[in-house]
Amino acid sequence: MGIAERRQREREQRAQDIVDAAEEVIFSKGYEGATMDEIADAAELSKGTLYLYYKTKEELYFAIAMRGNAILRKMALETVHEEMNGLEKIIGMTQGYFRFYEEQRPYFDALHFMDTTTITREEMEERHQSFERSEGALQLLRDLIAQGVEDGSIRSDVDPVRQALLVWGQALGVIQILISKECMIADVFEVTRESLMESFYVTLRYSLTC
Amino acid sequence: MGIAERRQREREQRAQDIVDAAEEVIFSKGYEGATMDEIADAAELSKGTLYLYYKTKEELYFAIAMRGNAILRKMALETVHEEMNGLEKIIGMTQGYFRFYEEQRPYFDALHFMDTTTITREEMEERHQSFERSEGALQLLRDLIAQGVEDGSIRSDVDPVRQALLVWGQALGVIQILISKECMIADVFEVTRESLMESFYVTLRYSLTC
DNA sequence: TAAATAAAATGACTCATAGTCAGTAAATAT
DNA sequence: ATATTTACTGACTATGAGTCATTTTATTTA
Repeated sequence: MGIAERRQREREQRAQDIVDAAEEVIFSKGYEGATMDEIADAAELSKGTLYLYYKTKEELYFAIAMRGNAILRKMALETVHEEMNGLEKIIGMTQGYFRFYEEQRPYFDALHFMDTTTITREEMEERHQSFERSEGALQLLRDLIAQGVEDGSIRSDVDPVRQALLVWGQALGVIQILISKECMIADVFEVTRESLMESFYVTLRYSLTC
Repeated sequence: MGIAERRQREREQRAQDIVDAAEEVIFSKGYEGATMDEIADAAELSKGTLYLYYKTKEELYFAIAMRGNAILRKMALETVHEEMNGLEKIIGMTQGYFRFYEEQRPYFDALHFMDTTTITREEMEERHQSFERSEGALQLLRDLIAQGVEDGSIRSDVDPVRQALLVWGQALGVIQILISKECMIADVFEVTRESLMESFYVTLRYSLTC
């Protein structure tokens, strides 16, 4: 019968509604600043109900991060076109990553929060999702690097797996520098965000060719 | 008279004793897991006294991070020798950074925590210290890059300031990948930490020469 | 040396908030 | 119509950061 299925759909819908409410509150007050009571209010549900759908506040934030991951994936991909060679595609992907950071900052923060805290208590089930997460991007990057090696746009002595980890890490690190040195980038260093990113692409080119 | 000075010394000593106790507790239970009551116990002081020396728990953790910064500075420098050319010195510095991560993980975490949270409420005074912080490393890196450009070990079209930001960020990002993908690095990707770092140095070389 | 003053330390308290659970309401099955 | 299962509720508990009136200790003054 269809009742069980409708129930299941409703349950999933409710779970999404809760995430909507959580975004509303967390994106305006920050993760620490937001309280579960406020989120419950925004969702027009009681706090207890929230906990029927998400075990902890962090797990709810994790659900937000998953949405961010989908967006990141999309943005990283839409900068990549079929006619490009491997090297250009890789640079395109990092550009997509930067755009994601600039245009979807709250989602970027959510993803980044997971990267820096999920470490301790990943209960295998979470690890599973976490696997899907940036894993997808890494797999793709690895394939693009392999493609680049084949089409000759990338030097042949790189190992696609290791290099994918490096490229992804490097891009992430540069964004983090942008964040943590935000106040000084312009004034103290007299560097613009754009010029720094531009230099990153140049650096990336050099490191993959020759 | 010397009483005021002795008092000052004692005050500073006590402040250090509190940091010692905080390290003891936080390094074993983590920042979130450690409570101010436990730290007070470890310091053989009342909780109230802790707050006479540090305004918040976070500020106390910041004091730990400052110790970490001093250690990082030392380690990044002791891998650098006078007879090296600019490029070699830069690679040496990043090696020192990695060693710091591997051998002083609790301090690395403290520094990293500051980088990812100090953003919001830096009250100019903190910003001052924060300035000294990794600033020192960046200044040094910039000078080494400039030196490398002069001695010909680094390609001449790099801008030392921007490149210093990039190198530092890239190294940080790679470490973060090591952390967040820790569980998969070995099993899934079949890559060792050492081989990844080795690839990083190679990549760094390529990106700075040619 | 004793009283007066100042500095340092205390710990019981407040307050905020994540998470729980016994009870209630709504939907479905008998 | 009644029983049963499922969904929801919100008052309650537990925990831990940060406070402050009070006490203890050190120093100055008479």
